[in-house]
Amino acid sequence: MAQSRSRKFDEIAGVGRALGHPHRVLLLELIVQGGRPVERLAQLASLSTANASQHLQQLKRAGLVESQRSGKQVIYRLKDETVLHLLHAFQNCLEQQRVEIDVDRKERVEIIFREELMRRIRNRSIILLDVRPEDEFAQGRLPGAVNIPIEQLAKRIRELPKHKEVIAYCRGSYCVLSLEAMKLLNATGRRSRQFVEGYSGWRTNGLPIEALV
Amino acid sequence: MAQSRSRKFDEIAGVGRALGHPHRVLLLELIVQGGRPVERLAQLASLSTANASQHLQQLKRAGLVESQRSGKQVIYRLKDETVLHLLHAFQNCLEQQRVEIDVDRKERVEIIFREELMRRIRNRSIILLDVRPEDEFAQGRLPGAVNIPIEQLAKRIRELPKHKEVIAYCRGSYCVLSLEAMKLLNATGRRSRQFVEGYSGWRTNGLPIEALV
DNA sequence: TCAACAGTCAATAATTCAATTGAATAATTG
DNA sequence: CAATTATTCAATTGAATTATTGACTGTTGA
Repeated sequence: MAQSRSRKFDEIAGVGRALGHPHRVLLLELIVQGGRPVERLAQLASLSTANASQHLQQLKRAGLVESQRSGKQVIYRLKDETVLHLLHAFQNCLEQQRVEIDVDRKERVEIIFREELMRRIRNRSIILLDVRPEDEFAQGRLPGAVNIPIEQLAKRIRELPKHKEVIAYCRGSYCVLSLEAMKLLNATGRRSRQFVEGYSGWRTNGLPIEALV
Repeated sequence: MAQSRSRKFDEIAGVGRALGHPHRVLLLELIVQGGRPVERLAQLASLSTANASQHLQQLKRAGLVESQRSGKQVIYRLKDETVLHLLHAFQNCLEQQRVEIDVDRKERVEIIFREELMRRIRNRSIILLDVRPEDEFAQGRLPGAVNIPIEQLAKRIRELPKHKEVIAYCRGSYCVLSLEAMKLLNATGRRSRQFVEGYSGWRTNGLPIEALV
């Protein structure tokens, strides 16, 4: 019994350790956006392929991701939904820690909550703007979202109607792309709010997504 | 911006790393049962005081616990409720991983779900049995629970009425004390079920507890 | 079949971490 | 104020992790 207890602690510690290196957290967050081959993940994380491969294998050993060969590539994807919840729990923990510091950020931009957003997606009474890179958008997105990656937004902002409210989102609450977008939108006189939880928060809540085209 | 993203990953990794050693996970689980001074925690975890102190400081640095001097002792307690959620997320993750292996355990004992348990606590139509050690019971327990630590249960089982259903619980889903209890209860012909989530699951859901006497 | 490509493996050197020891600090007691 | 108790700090040792390198395995397509 004592043995079985301590095995539990070892197992939890094993998962903790897997999340105990920033590169692995980053890789995991990238995988949340959609399964991808090692080389692409390495690129996105600015790691050598070998290094990324090894980190990915650690995530796999911890049971957080799984891999599957497809042609000459190996695709890594999330093992299951509980991993999303785990990541979310980490983020909540950290957010709690900086309630005061966050006042800046939280109070300066207007935000929209999930319930209202769901209603207004159905109504089509808003423009839903996804500012993540194209490939992440292609992997999956909120229903009806339009994609203008943040680097292109300044140039392409005229594509967005001036008198409809814009809701911007990006990867999730840890991601600041949509905050950048808010600045641009507000600067052009558009009414805009941020959906803080982003793509990963949407998925975490089991809500429907669109993928491919 | 890239900088701010990577700080997020560092922070998450910092928390992950704090949970990356079995002793720290154990200490944290002990603290969930109630705040305690260093020496007691060290004892319970079978660590030297100095070693426990250092692990506790790491948990503190990661923002998972806080400490407060009280006389000549220093009491460590959980920082906030989000830490409970985090621990819970870890456990869910691991449970998911061994759905097949768990079939044994899950299907052999009868369980009761939170909603029914809440109703029947109000009704007083069950005996709610807490089999954790006395000190943990004293720190906090489900409303109306009676405490018979597992080591004493065989001797004291006659204290429990024979014709009322007994619900046994212990620390949480990772803890097997209540499974031991079920065996004893069933062996004496008592009808019994297990409340799997236990004390920590109850707290995680923000439900009311009793403390002290 | 052979070259190329995508990923993994094995060996290494640098860094970081864990547990132990004994000394230092802080609050309490006589 | 000295002695005691509870905790922390600092220094050491041995063990574990990390990133890098280059060799190695499969898979595809010429």
